[in-house]
Amino acid sequence: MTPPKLLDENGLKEREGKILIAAISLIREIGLENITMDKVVSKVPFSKGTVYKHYIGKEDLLLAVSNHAMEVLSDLFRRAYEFDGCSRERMMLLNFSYLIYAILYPELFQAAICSKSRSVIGKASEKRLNEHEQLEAKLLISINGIVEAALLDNSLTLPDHMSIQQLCFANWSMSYGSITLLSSEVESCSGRTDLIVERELLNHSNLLFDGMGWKPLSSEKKSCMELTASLLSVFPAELELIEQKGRKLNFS
Amino acid sequence: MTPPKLLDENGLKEREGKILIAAISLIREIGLENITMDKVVSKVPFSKGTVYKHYIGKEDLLLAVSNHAMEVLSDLFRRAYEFDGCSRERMMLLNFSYLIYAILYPELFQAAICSKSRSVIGKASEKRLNEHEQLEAKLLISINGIVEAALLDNSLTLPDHMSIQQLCFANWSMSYGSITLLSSEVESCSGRTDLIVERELLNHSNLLFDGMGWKPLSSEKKSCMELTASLLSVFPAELELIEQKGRKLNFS
DNA sequence: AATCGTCAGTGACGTTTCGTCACTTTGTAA
DNA sequence: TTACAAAGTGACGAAACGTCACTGACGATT
Repeated sequence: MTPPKLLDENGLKEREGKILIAAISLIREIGLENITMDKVVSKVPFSKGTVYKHYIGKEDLLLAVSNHAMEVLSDLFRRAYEFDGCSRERMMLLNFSYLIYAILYPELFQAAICSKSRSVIGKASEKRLNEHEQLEAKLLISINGIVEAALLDNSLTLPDHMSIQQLCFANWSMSYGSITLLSSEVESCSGRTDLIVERELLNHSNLLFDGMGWKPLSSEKKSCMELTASLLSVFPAELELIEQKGRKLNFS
Repeated sequence: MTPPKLLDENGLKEREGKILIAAISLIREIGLENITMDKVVSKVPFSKGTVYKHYIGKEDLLLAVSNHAMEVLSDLFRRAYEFDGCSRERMMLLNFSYLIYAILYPELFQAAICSKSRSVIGKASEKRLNEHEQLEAKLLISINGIVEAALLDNSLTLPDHMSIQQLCFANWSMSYGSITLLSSEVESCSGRTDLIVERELLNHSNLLFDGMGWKPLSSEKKSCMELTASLLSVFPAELELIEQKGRKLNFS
């Protein structure tokens, strides 16, 4: 009574990945708003039924893209975390790695944003949702690590009635807000032309860090040149790619 | 050669409003993710063709909902702006009015969030997009007003290399990030159970204001009780409604 | 080697939603 | 009363979704 196993785990994973990659490049080509399952299916050497074996629907696939985005991001975060510098500088670097990701992979960033909505979360598979939670935790590891280091060397003291988690979240939501609002502005042609996302992210980070009393305070040290240098040392390839896109980070 | 005018401007506006209201209550009933134009049409005493006369598509209607949301919000902002207190307190109040709106009108808040995506912006009508820009400006009036008052009475000095607009935006994006991330968490059951949106919004605001050097610094003055009081005085009806929803603002 | 059973893969099909347009109704002017 | 233009209607075709009855490939059994 041995059930014949015709499918190996690896092959399945690989195919799932292929579909994912196809979906991502399709988003890049025609935009997230124009994605349909039929188009994804026709981009891939499998049939509709097979695609639906892996992803229970359009939203499930979208969440998978978002999860992939978080994997990419968590790698950037890790590299910021591992940077050899003072803790405040490392956190700044981490925030900028978030920006780098948003600029370099707009299709992933967009998918990640959209995936936060009920319309997607509500229709995704359990499996995908679990993955999502795991990845969220993975992202927090780097952020947490930097804050803990800061507490250890006394460059930072926990503000009254705030936990480490709350502090991490403050930083996260600040970055999220700045980058999300400004990256959507970049595309549209609103009146806010004089807000440059990298400059504002720098400002907001500094304001927040100063508010936390995270030393060295920005009054004690100009961090702009330093940031440029550390970015170059940790993300040389990424900055190169950004320049190839005709974009240059510019804090003036 | 006088073209017979059968439709008066007012009647049109009124009908457009009726469709909008129907759409909003439909979102509240069945959720944004389940909205279809057919359902909206059947909720309304007009035909499909007529609905499409007013809104060129689903996304256009959604942006209209978002615009309506901004009108509601701008009224709350105005009331915070008009509060008789110190500037920092007023800005805090404004941030909390944003939260009140998110809690009280989740369907509007959700629509507003979704409307930021390309999928919606890209398919909306020119008219609606213009409206949107106008309303954005209207929101900024209150924020700007508070900051300018703070600069005038010297409770705030512009940080190096930051304009009024940048300062306003810092506050806006911080609030946006905190509320958006946490309100989406409220629905889902992620691990972050010990983040309470009102408490974090208070924390983040205080950190940011302190970072700006906006007096009185939170070290000089505990603002929690005061905030409760001013909220009650400016938004009594809204707080009442929130309690009726079984929710109570709680900063501990 | 022949037969059987199981399961992955397929794509045609029924369903839902969208947005349009040919036609009807309504109201004003001649 | 007639003529005519604007406003309103809803049936319809297109597009997208997701399913399911079928196919065929492969291992097990005889």
